[in-house]
Amino acid sequence: MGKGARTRATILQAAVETACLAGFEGLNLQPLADKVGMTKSGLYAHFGSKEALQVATLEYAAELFQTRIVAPAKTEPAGLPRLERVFERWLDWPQNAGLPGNCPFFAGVVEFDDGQGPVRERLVRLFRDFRAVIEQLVASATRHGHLAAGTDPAQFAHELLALRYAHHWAHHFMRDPLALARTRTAFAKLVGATAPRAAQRA
Amino acid sequence: MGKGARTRATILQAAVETACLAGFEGLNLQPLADKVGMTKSGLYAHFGSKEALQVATLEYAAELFQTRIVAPAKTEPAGLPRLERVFERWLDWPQNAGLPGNCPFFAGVVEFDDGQGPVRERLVRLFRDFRAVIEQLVASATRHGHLAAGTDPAQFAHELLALRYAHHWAHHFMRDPLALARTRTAFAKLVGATAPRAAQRA
DNA sequence: TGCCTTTCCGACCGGTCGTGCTAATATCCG
DNA sequence: CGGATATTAGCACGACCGGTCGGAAAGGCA
Repeated sequence: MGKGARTRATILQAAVETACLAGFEGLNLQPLADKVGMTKSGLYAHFGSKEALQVATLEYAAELFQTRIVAPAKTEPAGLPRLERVFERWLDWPQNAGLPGNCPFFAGVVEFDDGQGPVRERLVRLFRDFRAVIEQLVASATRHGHLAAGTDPAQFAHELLALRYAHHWAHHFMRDPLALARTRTAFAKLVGATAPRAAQRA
Repeated sequence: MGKGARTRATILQAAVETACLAGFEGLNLQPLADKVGMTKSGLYAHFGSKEALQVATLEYAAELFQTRIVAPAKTEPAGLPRLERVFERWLDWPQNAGLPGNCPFFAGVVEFDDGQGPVRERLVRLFRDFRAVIEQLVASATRHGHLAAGTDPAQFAHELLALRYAHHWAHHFMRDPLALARTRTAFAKLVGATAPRAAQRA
């Protein structure tokens, strides 16, 4: 790995930490350069525009999410256990990936819900991919008989994301100590409501 | 109403529209002054600080939400119908209040989830008050026999907010045409899961 | 070693930010 | 009408923003 790639990695690590704390609009060049011990222009040369820096940071955050949150769940048995593991790690994923602050993707949703541009498009695609992962896990859990046959993976994913959002609101914003308990209760309800008859009797 | 109060109202109307489009950090003085046909300093004199402007805008948005979203539901019969009406109007409330863009409170959640300050505190209190309204509606619906006895209002409110959040994500950010249908399906599931036995058999 | 390329710094640009003043103007009351 | 007061304009400040440029320094390869 050449020198350029090494400092670029250093920058992106600092950038994703900043994004967790201040969002993608908060990825200002000067403070970021100070954080990695560089000049603003030196940092800028690696990306060419702030937008490119945002996209690169987004990409790097997605890699972190994949390797630190989704991939580790593959040690769990296929089906519902794997889905549960992903959800649990997802709830406080920045922390599980060694990052400070909150989920940068949620910040991006608010920052880029209007208008358009490459950052928004990339973020939409990331969410789409992740939703597809969830839907596959749901379909797998259904095939394993952990969820009722006929469960709609898309609907399930929609409601799962709802729970993750509400958790962010209750835990990080409202700072409600009961947030985690409420979220887990809701998750159990969601799974239980779509559980097959046999599992409900158990 | 004196001249001052009149222009102040004009400013706040423009401010809440801006907040729907750009959040509370996006409440910049110069563009806002241009929008109402004033000078930046002339506008500034009404509030004394940007933070005070943000708080005032928040307060005004809360009034709008109360009068345009919550209050109209009181024409519905008490209990579940009233709750359903609030939820429906809540889903696209800026539009129902004649505002452009998206829910400014959700933008505020992301902008003020870290740190502290008067704006954040005010927003937390607004959410707490609204959650209390939801809980009262749930309790009322339970008393009317529309929801199962023993329904936890706090848990119900948590899950209802989850649905509202997911709707924002799917509808405004992902721009998924199926968003509204998924949200309504989830709402029906939420109500149905806590419906009393008699209603379930019907 | 010598040389070319990558990498980085430092100074600087035009703009915009929030925030203070002063001065002029409009409004309201007696 | 006149004078006190509330309101707004004009102007400037320091700080920060993203972005540009030339040249110095270091890396990498022959």
